[in-house]
Amino acid sequence: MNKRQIQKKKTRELILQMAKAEFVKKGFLNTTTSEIAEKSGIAHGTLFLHFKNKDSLIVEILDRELEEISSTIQNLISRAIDLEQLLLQYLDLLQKEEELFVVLARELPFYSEELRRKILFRDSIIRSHFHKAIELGIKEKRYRDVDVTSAVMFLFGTINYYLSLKPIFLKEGSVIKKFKPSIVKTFKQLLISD
Amino acid sequence: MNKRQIQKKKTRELILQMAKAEFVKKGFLNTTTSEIAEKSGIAHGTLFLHFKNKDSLIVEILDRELEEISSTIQNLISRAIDLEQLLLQYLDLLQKEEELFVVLARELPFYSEELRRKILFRDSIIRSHFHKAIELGIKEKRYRDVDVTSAVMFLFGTINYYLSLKPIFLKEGSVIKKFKPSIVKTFKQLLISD
DNA sequence: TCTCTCGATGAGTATTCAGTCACCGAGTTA
DNA sequence: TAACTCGGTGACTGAATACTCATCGAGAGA
Repeated sequence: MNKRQIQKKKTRELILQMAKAEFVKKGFLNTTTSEIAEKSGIAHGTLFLHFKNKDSLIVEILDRELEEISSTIQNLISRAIDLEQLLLQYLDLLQKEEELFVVLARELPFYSEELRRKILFRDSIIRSHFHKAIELGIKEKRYRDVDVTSAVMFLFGTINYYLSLKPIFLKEGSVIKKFKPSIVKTFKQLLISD
Repeated sequence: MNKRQIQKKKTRELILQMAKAEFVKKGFLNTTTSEIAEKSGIAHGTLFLHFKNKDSLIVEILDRELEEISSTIQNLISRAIDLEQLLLQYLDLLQKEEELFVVLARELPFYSEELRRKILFRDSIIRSHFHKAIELGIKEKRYRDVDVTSAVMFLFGTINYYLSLKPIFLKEGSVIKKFKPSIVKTFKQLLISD
């Protein structure tokens, strides 16, 4: 890589970093592309050399977070570690990106059909990893033979539920930390035999 | 009133009616003033003869709903009917406007500072009526001597809580109907003596 | 019936923003 | 060093949408 290529990559990374910071702080809809460019110390037009449009910015940011979550889960599945550990590790990953997900959850109804579809598709990928993990556990007789879809829906329903409550009830501290024990308990009751 | 004045009033009422229908259906932010004019069968500019701007439209719609709620509560206070009946009647009134309030609750963070202030100010008026009702009850020894502010905050906190859950958990049926019994029970425990 | 009033009209204005493009100049290559 | 490449620039465009104003014409009043 020569100087030019290094600079290009550096600029791209800087844009992603600044964009994410602004999205978390002010939301996706209330952040303009000009602001992101300004914060990144580049011209407005430069942003569109690196990203097709504003939507592809948030999609790439989301892809990076989900990539990390996905690879960790797949790692755990291949090592056949038990479900509780899988769940705890997933919650740890989620906690790191909690603020971004809260923004997405709040603004989702106002996004374009296209962007909403993309975000929900990426959400479903994570769910499918959980499906696989649970199916594997059932095959190996580690958990009860439950309706896998219901189990996954329960877990994600619970997470969405707590995220939605945050602005009203939880002024400080982490949402994830608050619900960890109860989710783990209910999830275990639902899935793990003995 | 001559023909002109009658027509003017009729047009104004029609705009308010159509605007509210659109706001409930598509949200305040996703409804354009052109659409409201079209649905009302008037020219775009005519809308601004009747209302200073788009914000004043939603403010007037809200004022009318709150006017009805306020007068009913004040009526009940003056007749010194017991608190449970007051609460039930309030919930009935609220239920009629539930859809509008759900829209406002969801979109509120995206409104202008100015509009948000106006809406929250109107909300506080309703709360003050409850304050009065509860203080009267305490003065007349009908309820226990509780912290009035806490009691009102509890009631409105509970309502906001259920409203926020609706999009996630309650696919059908009324939110208000769902939480009526538990709110009434807890509220009575908190306030009513014996 | 004639004149005037005023509610209605809709093309036009202002503003906000995402996205474009002709041009520049630093870095690369020969 | 000269020619070329390509990432960066920022004024500009286009679209969406709230809001305005010169003008019209139906109805009121003489």
